[in-house]
Amino acid sequence: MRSRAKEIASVAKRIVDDVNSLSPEEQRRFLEEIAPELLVKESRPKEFGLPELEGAAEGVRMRIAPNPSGPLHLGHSRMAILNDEYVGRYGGVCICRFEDTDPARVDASAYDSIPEDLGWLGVAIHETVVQSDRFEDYYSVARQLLGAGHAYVCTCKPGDWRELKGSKKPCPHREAATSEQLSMFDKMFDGTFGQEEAALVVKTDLQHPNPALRDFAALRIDDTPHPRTGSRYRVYPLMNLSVAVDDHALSLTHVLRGKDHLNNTYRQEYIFDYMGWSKPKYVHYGRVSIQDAQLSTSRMAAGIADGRYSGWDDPQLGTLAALRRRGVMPEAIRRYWVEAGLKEVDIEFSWKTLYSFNKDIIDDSAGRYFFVDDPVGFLLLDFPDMTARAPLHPAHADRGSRDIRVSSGSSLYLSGSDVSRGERRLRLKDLCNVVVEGDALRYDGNDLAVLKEGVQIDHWAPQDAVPAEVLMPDGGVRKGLAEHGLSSAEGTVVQLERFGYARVEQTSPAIRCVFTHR
RNA sequence: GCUCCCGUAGUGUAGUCCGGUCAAUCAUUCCAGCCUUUCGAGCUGGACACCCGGGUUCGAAUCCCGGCGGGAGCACCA
Repeated sequence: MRSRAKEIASVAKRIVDDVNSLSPEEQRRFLEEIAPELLVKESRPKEFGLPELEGAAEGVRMRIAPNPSGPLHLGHSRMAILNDEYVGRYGGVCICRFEDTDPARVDASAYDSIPEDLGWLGVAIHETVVQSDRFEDYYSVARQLLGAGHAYVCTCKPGDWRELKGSKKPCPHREAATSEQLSMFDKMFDGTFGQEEAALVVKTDLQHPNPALRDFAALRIDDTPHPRTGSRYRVYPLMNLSVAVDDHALSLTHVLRGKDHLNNTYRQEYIFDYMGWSKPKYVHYGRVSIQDAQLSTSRMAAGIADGRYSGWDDPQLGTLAALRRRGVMPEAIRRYWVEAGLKEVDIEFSWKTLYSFNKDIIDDSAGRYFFVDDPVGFLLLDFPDMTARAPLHPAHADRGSRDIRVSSGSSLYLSGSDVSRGERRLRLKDLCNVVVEGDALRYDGNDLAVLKEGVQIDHWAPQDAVPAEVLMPDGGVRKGLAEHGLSSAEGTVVQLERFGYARVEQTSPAIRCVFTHR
């Protein structure tokens, strides 16, 4: 219909003109006769969260299809979460399918790290399939396509073949007889051809106006040893063959994928049609651009190799391992992607929004501690012996307090950035008021009314504070002093007051935290 | 060059299919006020959007046409 829009428009205009020549009353009367249901306006219930999936009422079978070339990162988490959300909503099965059909792009450790990452995300995997176990299935379908005249073995140079395609011309092998095709196909396996000397190509329509949809390669020869199958196989499927075969074999009902795969979907549909298979429903969502994050597997690997990054969980990286290490909760990531939905528009990722969601989750359980960055020591003058009773959490008095003893003649530390403000009077949080006298602090009572006069509150660290460092997402390290109590918070996410949230990763021999966000 | 997809506040989203209840939702962000102990916390309030131009209509975010803008694909990667 779309291609005949102009015709339709003129027909429609004629009809509309007819209808518009009637008065509103006549129109209504006429409509009551032919289609009274249209007079009743449907009320549309307001939808929350993800939109419904068409045809999902009976349950769904969906898949997450990672390429095992490295650990999962923030970008990958979107499809994992969305699939999991739908499987959870409608009931059904979520399959993890490793798409390892390019031997050069397989990192064996990813077969373990990806399920770990998915587990941490809270994504339930019911079945696992590895494509490199399934070569014979791909060969079998390829042979059927060949036998039915829907494919050919092409021995052109790839560039030549591409050029012919571009000008809508068949290559010399396209129309060869089926028997010849099948014997050429056998030769792909027996060593007759080297890499790029022969490929199986699926026929579509060489006259297709969309150049991306004219004949596509489906099987190729590659002598790179595969981490799982070694050199047992040298004929590898390209994604459009293996994905189509497996989506059918796994009886998927719905496929969620990025819209960069839109043309691949169309290509795969040719295979479904040729084989007489019924297709899953496809949903294409837009691209996400994630600023300020290193997500390129190859660049991350290079950075790890040259020491710029400490590993896949370096806080500078956008991997799930790094986010986990920093104290970002999987629930925050889930909420983010659910709110982003799966529209076809391209979107820009917002760290601020993710951090805000994460804060909602961690704030209630995060114990409060003093951490003084870039510490500057001050002598205490005229201090009575006193004990700061700083609440572990201001909203939960029942969790108790950090009791820190301070006495005259001892010293304490303020953060360099606070000192540089040059205030004369300060309130030490949860302790008392002071007057700054050079490199000393003189006790100035404990009346909270000074806050009304605009006196600032600073956090501090006592004389017996312990060294601590915080690894920052920009690769920096903030060194400072923390109150003793932080040593007992290992493994938890805390709020370093006025500094930000951080995960306490290690407390011995020294305290090391990884910064979460402000 | 060819093909396809998509344009609602800074960001994400609801509404678009089926025109009116939309001077447009919610979240985040930003700003202000409140709060006698942190906060970037909480509460209250505020700011900011229908890409542009025509058309149809009593009425257009919504339908039509034309622009403009953004993205993707045209791999023997996925």
